[in-house]
Parts: sequence; C-alpha cells; structure tokens
Amino acid sequence: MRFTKATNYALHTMLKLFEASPVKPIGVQELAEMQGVSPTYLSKILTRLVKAGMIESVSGVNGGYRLSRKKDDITFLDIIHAIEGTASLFECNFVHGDECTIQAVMKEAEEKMESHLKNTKLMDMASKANIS
Amino acid sequence: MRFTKATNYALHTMLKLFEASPVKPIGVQELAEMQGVSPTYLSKILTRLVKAGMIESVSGVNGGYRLSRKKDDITFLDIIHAIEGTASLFECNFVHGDECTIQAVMKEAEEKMESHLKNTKLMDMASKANIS
DNA sequence: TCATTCAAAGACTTATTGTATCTATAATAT
DNA sequence: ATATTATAGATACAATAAGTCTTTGAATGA
Ligand code: SF4
Ligand code: SF4
Repeated sequence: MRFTKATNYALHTMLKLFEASPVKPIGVQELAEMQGVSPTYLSKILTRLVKAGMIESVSGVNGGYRLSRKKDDITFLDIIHAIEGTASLFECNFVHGDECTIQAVMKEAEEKMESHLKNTKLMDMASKANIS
Repeated sequence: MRFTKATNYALHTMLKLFEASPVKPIGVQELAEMQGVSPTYLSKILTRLVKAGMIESVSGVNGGYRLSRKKDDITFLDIIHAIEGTASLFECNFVHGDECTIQAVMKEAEEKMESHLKNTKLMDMASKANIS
C-alpha cells in the first residue's frame, strides 16, 4: 500500500511543466534526466497524462510536452487518478448490503484523503517549489 | 495502491472477535472458514495482531484467538498499521529540504485519512455490523 | 504420562503488479 | 529527405502479495 514511483514522476513532471513555458514544449529526455529515470519509461507515464487531457505532446523536432490550456484547474487528485486509476483503495469480495460499516469507514477515510488532494491545485504551489 | 487482502481479513476478524466472548477464544479454522481463506494463512496474519498487542492467542485444546484487555481503545488505524506497516504512502528518492511542497501535500493528505481511521474505534461500530 | 488439539514459525511456491528496456512506427520541423 | 521526437507493443526483470506445507511447541484432557 504505497503510491507508485510512476505517480512520483508524474507529479514532479507536472510541476516542472507548470513552471515552464506554456507554448514551447520540453523534451522527455530533459524531463527524464532531471529525475534519473529512462526517457522511454517516463514517456509511457506521460502518455497517460496526455490521455487524461492535462498535458499535450508534440512530436518531431523541438517536440516534447507542455501543459494543456486548463492548467489552472489541475489538481493533485487528477494526476494521481490518471496514474493509479480511480478504483477504491479498499475492496471486499462480497457486498453485504448498505449497512456494512467496514466499507463505510474505509471509504470515508479514502474520501478524506482525496478531498485534500482535490482541493490542492498545481497552481497553488508552483511558486513555492523548486525542483533542482 | 490498494489495501491488501490481509488488511481485509484482519478487519473482519477483529470485528468478529469483538462481538464474541471476551474470555472464550475462537479457533482460527472457524475464523478462516467464515472468510473463505486458509487457516494457516489467516494465522500468519493474526500473529501480527498478537504482536501488536491487540489480540491474544491460546494454544492447545479449545484454543484460538480473543481480544486483549484494552479492547475499547482499538482503532481502525491500529489494525491497518499492524498489517500494512507504518511507512509513509508517498516516498521520494531525495529530500530537497523542508520547503518541498509535494511532500507536504501528500503527507497531509495521508494524515487526513489516518485521522479518520484513528478516530473510528472498533467499539463504535461493532453493534451495527453483521458479518454472515 | 501420553496422545490430541491447537497456534507459531519458517521455508517454500505461485500469482500479480511495478518498473524498466528495446524496438519499431508515426509525426513534425528544417 | 532527413533528423528528431513521441507512441505503442513486446519483452524482461524485480518486488510484493498471496498462499501452501511442514515442523515445532504449548496447552489440555484422558
Ligand atoms: S462485511 Fe462489509 S466489508 Fe466485509 S465482505 Fe461484507 S460488505 Fe464487504
Ligand atoms: S522535490 Fe520534494 S518530493 Fe521531489 S524529490 Fe525533492 S523532496 Fe522529494
């Protein structure tokens, strides 16, 4: 029960892209080198963010990745869901009706966490962060 | 990023033990059959709860497991930590100082979830639940 | 005392997921 | 056209989850 490294890479990349130019894309090799991960692997991760509509990719010379238009609305939860999926953290084999309190407690706990991640936007923190 | 099945088993067992007699232990085979899991595997899981001090084991004839004395203080978080460990959900390779906002956001989100799990005690819900 | 019943522990297997690489393909600027 | 860059798929490797098997040791009752 941990967040995957892919989520880590995605968060760092998003923060970097937020700080960068909104028009000129950054190549994946630069993004990968910055984080000590292989370009092809990071590319595969970023493709999920592309499909989620939060970044855009540009092929060819001087290509790379840049944020999409609606950059101000991107939340931590958006990024995490794009990478980890949206499945519930606690799954049980059977469903014993609505009165099941175990599920209720676990689900509510998860919602507490997600609520915080949803209320924190990339914009809120980009100014403070400095990734080397 | 999901809770393991072991956590599922532990929660259900704890709830069952809470409803049961505080003095007469329940054998692991009964607990296991109830959840459709092998007795030896469940035993391995429950041993972690024993070491965490929340249940007691009784060997020999008519042995099994029962809650420990301080049954009223056991929280969901206690059970989950005993099974999943207490490591942080989000780990990063490097530590770029206290001003890192990524870590701050992720850690606070985790604390929101843990806070809810810590405030929910087994006692609070035992009366409502009915596991078949 | 002795056999029976039970949990504890460790070695071991298997399945699933995470992490990553490699190669080929498609898109784009010059 | 050619160099550059992302995309996709196959593949490989590692780590963890999930579970089995067997042995050991503790408690009970006959
Ligand atoms: S008691 Fe609740 S958590 Fe457990 S199996 Fe039934 S529905 Fe799922
Ligand atoms: S920027 Fe923050 S989260 Fe990222 S590696 Fe540095 S300390 Fe860790």
